[in-house]
Amino acid sequence: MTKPADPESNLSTEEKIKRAATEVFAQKGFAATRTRDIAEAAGINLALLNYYFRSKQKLFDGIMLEKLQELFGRIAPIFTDTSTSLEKKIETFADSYIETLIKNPELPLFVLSEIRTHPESLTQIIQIGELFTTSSFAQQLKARRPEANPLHFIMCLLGMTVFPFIAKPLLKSKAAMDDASFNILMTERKQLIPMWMDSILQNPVQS
Amino acid sequence: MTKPADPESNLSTEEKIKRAATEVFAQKGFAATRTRDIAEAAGINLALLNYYFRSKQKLFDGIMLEKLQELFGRIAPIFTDTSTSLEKKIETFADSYIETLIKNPELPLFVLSEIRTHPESLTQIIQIGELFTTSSFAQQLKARRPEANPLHFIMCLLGMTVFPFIAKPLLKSKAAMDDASFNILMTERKQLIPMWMDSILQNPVQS
DNA sequence: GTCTATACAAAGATAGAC
DNA sequence: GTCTATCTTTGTATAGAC
Repeated sequence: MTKPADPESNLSTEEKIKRAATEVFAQKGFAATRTRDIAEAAGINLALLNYYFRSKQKLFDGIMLEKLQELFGRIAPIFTDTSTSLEKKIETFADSYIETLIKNPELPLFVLSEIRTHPESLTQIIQIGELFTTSSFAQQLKARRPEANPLHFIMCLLGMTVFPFIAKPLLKSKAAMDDASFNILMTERKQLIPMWMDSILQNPVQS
Repeated sequence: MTKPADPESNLSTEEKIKRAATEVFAQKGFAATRTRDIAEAAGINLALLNYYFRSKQKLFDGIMLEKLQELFGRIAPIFTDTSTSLEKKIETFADSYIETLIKNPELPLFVLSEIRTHPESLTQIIQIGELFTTSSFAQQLKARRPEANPLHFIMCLLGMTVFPFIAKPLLKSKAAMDDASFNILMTERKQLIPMWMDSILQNPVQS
């Protein structure tokens, strides 16, 4: 009685706005979303949105920060862990990251799109650069294949893992792919990508 | 005298508007660009923009179609060519596509971003689905590795090739990467990607 | 074809009552 | 805290002179 069943109604107004905004922003991008739409989706008045968050920009910034953390927060601990092998890192990454992306398939394209048009969104966020250049993962790659820039292999791993999710709108509309079969394919990749990375990282036969 | 040296001044007004629009749209996306900005960038009056193109939307549609053709028109002939081997296709693709992307690095993220928020942009364009499922390339992949969905390998190839360009804003801002060294890396990948794809496509040792 | 001036609509933000 | 009503700005599009 005091706690109604409807989970939405329990949320604070601030939280309701934030959730509605997250959804609308993800769907239309920052520029195309109207604060009025957010207010409507949240079931509240437009004025209230400006009461809680000072402006559309401030509301967006908060959400963007959360998304960035969802997207990169998961990579960092895996890549910097000095106690795991190269192979183990790749395996853990593929498994856990694909799992995350299946649950949030629109995340990468949303974040990258907004970074493109507002590079300052990145100012907030952490040391991503380190992951690419000085992390334990980068060092192990350099040790394994000293002749090549470790970035090459990182781009392979990320590309093979993330790209399908970025291209998903294309697949859905042009290859008649539905969510279920897409997810099956992605799940298969949890095993496939580590195998493929192994092949790639194999030192070529001495010639 | 009759042909001034400045290449810009030679262009028709229509063409000047189109070029300016291409640039501004690519930078800010459809929703965030103002027709006034385009007019200013083109060095003409706002009214003139509406004289040549009936609306912002129509102007955008024309540009988007061009971009889609730039992006996919190059893949189609390579993937559908029945006279070339699997290896040759991969080699040709990597070489020619990376070349294109170095000249238009913002192309993939721009197109994919706009597709995300306006899936109807794709309605115009050709049979991309075929490339993924029934093209000569897909058939050759299926013949080589019958146990796996050919899409897996296509996603690998596209991911390894295109993803770095999509992630470029990130690399520039977070890995302190400038255009010159980025392009060097990409050029290296023209040779590396075919090698890697060969490794991936190698049938695993019988176990 | 090109301009100036302006109409018209939409969107972000605020004032003030309750 | 929440609403209604309104201000201000910005953006698309058009009218009409040259």
